[in-house]
Amino acid sequence: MGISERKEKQKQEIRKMILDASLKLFMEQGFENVSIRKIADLIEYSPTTVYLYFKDKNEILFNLHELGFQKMAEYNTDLWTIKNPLVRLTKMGEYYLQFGLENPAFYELMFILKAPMEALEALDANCEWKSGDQALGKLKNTLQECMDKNLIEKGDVDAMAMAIWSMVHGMVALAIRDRFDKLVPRDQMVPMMNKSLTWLLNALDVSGKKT
Amino acid sequence: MGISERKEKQKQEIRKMILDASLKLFMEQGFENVSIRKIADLIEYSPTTVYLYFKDKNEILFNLHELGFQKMAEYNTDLWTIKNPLVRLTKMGEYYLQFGLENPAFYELMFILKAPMEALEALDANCEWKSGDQALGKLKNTLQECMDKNLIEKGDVDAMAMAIWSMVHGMVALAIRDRFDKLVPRDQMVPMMNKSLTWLLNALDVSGKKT
DNA sequence: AAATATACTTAACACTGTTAAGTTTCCAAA
DNA sequence: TTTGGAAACTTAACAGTGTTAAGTATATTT
Repeated sequence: MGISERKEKQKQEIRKMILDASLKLFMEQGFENVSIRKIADLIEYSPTTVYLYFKDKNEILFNLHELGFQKMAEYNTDLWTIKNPLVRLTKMGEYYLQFGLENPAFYELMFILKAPMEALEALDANCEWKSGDQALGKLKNTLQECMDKNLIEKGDVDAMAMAIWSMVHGMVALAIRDRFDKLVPRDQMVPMMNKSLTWLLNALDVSGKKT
Repeated sequence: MGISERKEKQKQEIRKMILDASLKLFMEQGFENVSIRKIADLIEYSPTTVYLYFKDKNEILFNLHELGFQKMAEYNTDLWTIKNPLVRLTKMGEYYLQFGLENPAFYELMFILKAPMEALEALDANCEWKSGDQALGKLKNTLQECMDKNLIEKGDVDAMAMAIWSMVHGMVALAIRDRFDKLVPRDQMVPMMNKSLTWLLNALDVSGKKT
């Protein structure tokens, strides 16, 4: 069965070509300029061929969204060398903001656009959002560690994780959708965002307070 | 000059017709299904006529976005009867979440989509985002009041406002873009969000703590 | 009544995602 | 080796999008 094996390999190669082309367009011209026809042009196939390898455009965007999570992980490589969980929490937030602002196109795909989630629903019946779930898990673990070491007040980890994630997401989302432009000058935005983050985490920190 | 006055009035009437039709489509079928042709069909004019009253689609969306802020204000009518600024702050957050979840289409227009901000940039050279600025101003005032009455620790009001707005925005945005679906059951989402909000505001509250 | 300004429409351009139907290519069995 | 059929790929089209140039009525002014 060496022959059907090679065929399968070739199929995967074209699949990769499509994704590579999509990624190229995506990086160069942003998400809104990735069209099936442009992808097809780039790999020199007809537009309909793309549909032999992907159900629809959403499925392609879902794959790019996964690449985004990989890229995000690169920002966090040195995170787990930090022993103090509260310091780590701060860095997690800072890296999140940095990733979002430096890769707005990826960020949109990962956390703003509906398309990848629609693909997920169509793809998977049980509908696990593995990437997002995993990332949130790390936040929860760090929070739990903070609580265990009495660095922050004890409470519902899920609610806390939701609050913190929402805050950093909110900042990135409002920033890249131009809602801060009219309120904060561009060059003061990142420092401001970090200040907000520090303020929140300071309010949580009970290690230096006499309760 | 009674004649040109009447003409002006008629012009404004058709402008209103377009906006009414847009709003109707928008409410019934969501933002993504508002197209120039559908608007034109509804008011029984040709699509190009719409362009005699609005520069482009973004300008129409910008007007709907303004209507969104009006609707949001309706949620906050009883807000200023609350004397305790910290309690008011909590209610502000709760109303914000409620508005966002009950009016996702408006919310997208106001805080997620790029289109209205692009219209703003094209419309106005100085580019003030009046609606957003005003809403944020109320948050800042309440925060300042909290600080003045020693209910929360003193600090940079701008950074604090940014943090809180970002958090509630983050929650609404992640919720309506289906990022919470896989992590929190739909029926537990609102309570969870309120819990997160309360947790944050509790962490801020220093009135009951011995510093 | 003729000239002009206003209001509106037709037709088109250049796109979009997607699909039905047709063609070419390639591999396996007769 | 020829034939049958599956697999890979393309052409053409559908139905839609925002937007604009050019043309046509309508109404006002000269």
